[in-house]
Amino acid sequence: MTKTKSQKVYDYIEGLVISGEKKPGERLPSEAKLGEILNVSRVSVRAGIEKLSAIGLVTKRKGGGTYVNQPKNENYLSVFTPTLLHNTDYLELMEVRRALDALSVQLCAQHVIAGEKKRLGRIITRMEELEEEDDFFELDKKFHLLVSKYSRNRFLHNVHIIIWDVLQKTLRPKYAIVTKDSLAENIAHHKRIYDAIIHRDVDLARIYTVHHLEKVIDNFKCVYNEAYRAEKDKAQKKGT
Amino acid sequence: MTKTKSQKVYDYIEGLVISGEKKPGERLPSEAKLGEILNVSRVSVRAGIEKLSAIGLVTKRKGGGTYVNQPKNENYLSVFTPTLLHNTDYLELMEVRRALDALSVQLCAQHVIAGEKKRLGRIITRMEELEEEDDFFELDKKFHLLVSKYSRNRFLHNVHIIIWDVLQKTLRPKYAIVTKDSLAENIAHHKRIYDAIIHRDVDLARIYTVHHLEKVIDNFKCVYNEAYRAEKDKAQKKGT
DNA sequence: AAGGAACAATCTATAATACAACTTTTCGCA
DNA sequence: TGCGAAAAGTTGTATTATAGATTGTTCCTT
Repeated sequence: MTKTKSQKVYDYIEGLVISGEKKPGERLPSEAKLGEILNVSRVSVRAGIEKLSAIGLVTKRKGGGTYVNQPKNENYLSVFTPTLLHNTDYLELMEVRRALDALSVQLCAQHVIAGEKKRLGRIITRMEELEEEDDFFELDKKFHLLVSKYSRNRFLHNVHIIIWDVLQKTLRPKYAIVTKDSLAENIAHHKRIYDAIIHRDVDLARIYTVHHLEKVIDNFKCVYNEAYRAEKDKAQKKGT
Repeated sequence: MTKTKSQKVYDYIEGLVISGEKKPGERLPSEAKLGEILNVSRVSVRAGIEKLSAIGLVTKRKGGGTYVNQPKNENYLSVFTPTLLHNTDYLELMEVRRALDALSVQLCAQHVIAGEKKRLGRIITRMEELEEEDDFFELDKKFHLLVSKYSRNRFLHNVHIIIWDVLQKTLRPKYAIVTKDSLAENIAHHKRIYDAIIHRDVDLARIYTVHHLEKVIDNFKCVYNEAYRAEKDKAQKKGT
């Protein structure tokens, strides 16, 4: 038997959710009943449910039952522990970002409505009136996540949330250094991306975004050149 | 007591890893010993470890013990799959795929080496000699995941793994219907993408890939047109 | 002495049972 | 009808037992 019984339980419940048979907020059968259904002991049922609970698909209430979770990002972002983020390569991440931001800004420019334009505008204003170390990272993050949200593509937005979460936990300490000399230029980039979105100029928005990210990547390469090479060599050697 | 015993176990082990007391690759104390240390039963120990295993911090080996995982992306990114399952629309997913496959095929064409070309070639051959329902989905998946792997961008590859996991779990049953009439064309697409990769023609590989995915999307829209519209309307209304 | 095969110890996987703690439902009483 | 207490249902934990897998050791063969 290649599949453990707890995995059988895991797959079964996951299947219930995927198929829509059990929707967010609904209660699952009790552990005893699941055991009968799948012909396994309660121990195995609990093991499977424990996993699903760990990744945030279900919530257990002592004495109350087990419920399918609402699909909220907070539910699963919590599983990120700092220890798990060592191995992420910044340049690989940014390469993916370049592709995905290009897409999201296009979709955003197509679908954005008046209220959303305003909200983006407020962020740009705050960027331009930035005081001292007024947490440019937060504004940067907020701007790009809003753009991806306004793309109306939920999957795209979720991936962006993951990316920024990883960025926040890996890059944050170094962020000030990376953006130090190019902050003004960086803000100007956001400004013209914003303008292109406002005017629904899809192509221009994409071009400016790709250019923006390439500048950020270049800048990072300059600052972290030696450190990066050393890291990359090590990873390369390890991978073979 | 607000904290369950299994949570106590969870926190204890997480603490061991974060503090560096237990490093990646090392074995944890056995379940029985952990029970003694924390003064809880083995059931509670197992529940806690089960969770840690679900989020990819540790790996259990039956008969062998429990080990701290290497901190790799693929270990924890899979956590997102269930959540992405919830509110993911096929067309949204494919929109993202179009962007990411374009990137991965470019990188693949740049970096691919002889042995990898061969492996891709074997898949193409199997596609062309396809017998009956010889699981085209598996070949399709394998081809694209290899391309993303050969892109040498681990993060990109990980996101692709998630995407295909979601596709497998949501689209698989309908896959035969979607590809029925266009199977030959679909295979031809893969063939010419493969040829472009072989000749390291980065631009052509990208163009063919984007074209391929747009065809797939179009085809899906035709087949599932009515069903899709209904779903979309419902989601729209729900979202407001 | 080196290599390998059998054996013992260790450990996780699963099961069955029991009880505690908590929640939800039901039902009787005012 | 409304309220509260009992009852039923459900998860959390503990105990005990067995099966199955891995690891480590011993001892035999060459």
